[in-house]
Amino acid sequence: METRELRYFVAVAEELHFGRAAQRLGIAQPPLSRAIQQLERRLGAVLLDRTSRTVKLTEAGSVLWIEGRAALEAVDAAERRTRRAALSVTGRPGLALVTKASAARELLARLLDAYAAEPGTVPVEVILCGPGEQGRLLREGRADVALLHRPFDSTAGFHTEELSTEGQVAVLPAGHPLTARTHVHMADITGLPGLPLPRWPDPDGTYPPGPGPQVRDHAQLLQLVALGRACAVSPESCRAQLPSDLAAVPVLDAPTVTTVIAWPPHSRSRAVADLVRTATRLQ
Amino acid sequence: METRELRYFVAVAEELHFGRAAQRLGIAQPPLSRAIQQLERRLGAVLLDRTSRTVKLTEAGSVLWIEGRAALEAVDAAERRTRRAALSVTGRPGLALVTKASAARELLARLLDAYAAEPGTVPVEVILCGPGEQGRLLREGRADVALLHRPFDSTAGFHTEELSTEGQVAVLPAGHPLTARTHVHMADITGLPGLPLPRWPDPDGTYPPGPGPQVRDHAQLLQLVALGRACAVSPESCRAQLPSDLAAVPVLDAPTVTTVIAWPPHSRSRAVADLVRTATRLQ
DNA sequence: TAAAAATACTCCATAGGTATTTTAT
DNA sequence: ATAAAATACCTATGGAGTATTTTTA
Repeated sequence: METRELRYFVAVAEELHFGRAAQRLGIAQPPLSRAIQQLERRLGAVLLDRTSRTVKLTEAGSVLWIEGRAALEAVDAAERRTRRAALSVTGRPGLALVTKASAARELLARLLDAYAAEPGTVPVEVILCGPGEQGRLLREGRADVALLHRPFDSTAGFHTEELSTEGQVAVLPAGHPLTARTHVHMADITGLPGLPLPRWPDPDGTYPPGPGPQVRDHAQLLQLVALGRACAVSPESCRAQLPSDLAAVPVLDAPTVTTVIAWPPHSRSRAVADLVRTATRLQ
Repeated sequence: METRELRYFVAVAEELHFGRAAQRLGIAQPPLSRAIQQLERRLGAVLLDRTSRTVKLTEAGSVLWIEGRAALEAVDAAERRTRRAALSVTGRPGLALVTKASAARELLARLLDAYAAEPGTVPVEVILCGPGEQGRLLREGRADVALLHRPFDSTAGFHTEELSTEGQVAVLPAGHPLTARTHVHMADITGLPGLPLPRWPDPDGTYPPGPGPQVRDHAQLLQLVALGRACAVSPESCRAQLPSDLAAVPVLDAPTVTTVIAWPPHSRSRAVADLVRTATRLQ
């Protein structure tokens, strides 16, 4: 199976329309029809049930859609990582680490210092992304290692090592009655009048229904809390970055957050191995 | 990047010789040289340092070798799973489960029964393999789920759920003095005169150096123990399958063995999800 | 000087385009 | 009646072969 055939099939599987898929691929419809027919012949499998009016996936087609997308991702990742590796010869970054923009700041600083102090290290490029995007960037080959936060981020098909665990705190506007408490429970903050918990996007980018405001990142979240429109539950390490108009109170029964370092399981890179070893020895 | 180009490059990366690689690929040497040149041009990266006498991988080339192999594996897996799915329409097995031939026998039986009793299930094909091969078969798309045993098997880039944990027992010839004991420690059985622990192959198929006999599977292992040539440490569930000329004694300080069910992280199959749910609810 | 990669050239398989037909709603 | 996939036919890119040259240990 050629990459081109897979790309063609995935386009049709997603559009369920040969004309639109062809347009998206930048080719004419007839060659696309022929390519799919040929793919079906070579696989010995009907992938699409089509009439002149409708196109839908067969069981086998669904399998090839899911599996093919993953395979194409792997091919693209290989290409990207190779391109990046080629730059490193000329002195450019040798390792890309991706992490959520507003998390693990102190841990990351210590990690980078400790790694740089090791012998035989390469420059580390730090990529900051929005919440929940680390896995995608790692899968796409845009990064070589990631810092993830369980249970928020999925550790999907990666190798991981635990780095630290921490409790969570409620983030509230300074002066809110609850800030006088030494600690609270989840029940104290769910359903506070006028201070709903915000909604984070699902992996597909849509928001679950509910009363809270929609947020995309930590800055938005803090902004909303400062404006008195929401309260939040965040890992306690965020306290170091809290502006003076916000206050934090430990939430005793909130799930603990574990920071893990993750990398693709087939990685054989010396640099990744060194960085992971340094990370696990930090504490 | 096309699959064909990747296969060509991987062949050269492994042979480090254009002529032999071309032979292995079933093409002539000149088109292979040209294909690699074109790949390098398109990637903007030198992949191989070559003189007329030697070929060796550059940094970028090593990256593309590792990543490209993984990508090709994903493409082949997609093809295999699609082919298998196509058969299922005509009533053939809908789900392939792979497990070590001589492990988790009782657990597997209960799992298959429980799953078959669920509504809306598909036939399950059970594939039995040698120790340590489950991961490869799962990655290659020859199976959809696997039973693995930590810490022996790597859970490499899979999603997993723990199913059970058990201690280990020393397997000895019946009548051996130690079989009179109610329990032993590792120190009691390492270095028994004439009864060394056998050596298992590494993932690459080679054996580590050492005094014990080489074994490839559980049957060989039991045979050697029965012959008085080795002793073994195995998960205690193996007791149910012990012939009468062998005896087992719990080893208190041997690492516990965890049986996990594993599946590819991108799997969206209803059947896999059902089977995993059934498995986690077994106990 | 000899083994091995690169180049020169030729050929043809096939990807892709345009025009048209078939089909199911 | 019409939207949409399939077919017919044509073109040309580029992948693969053979013969030869270049290179360096």
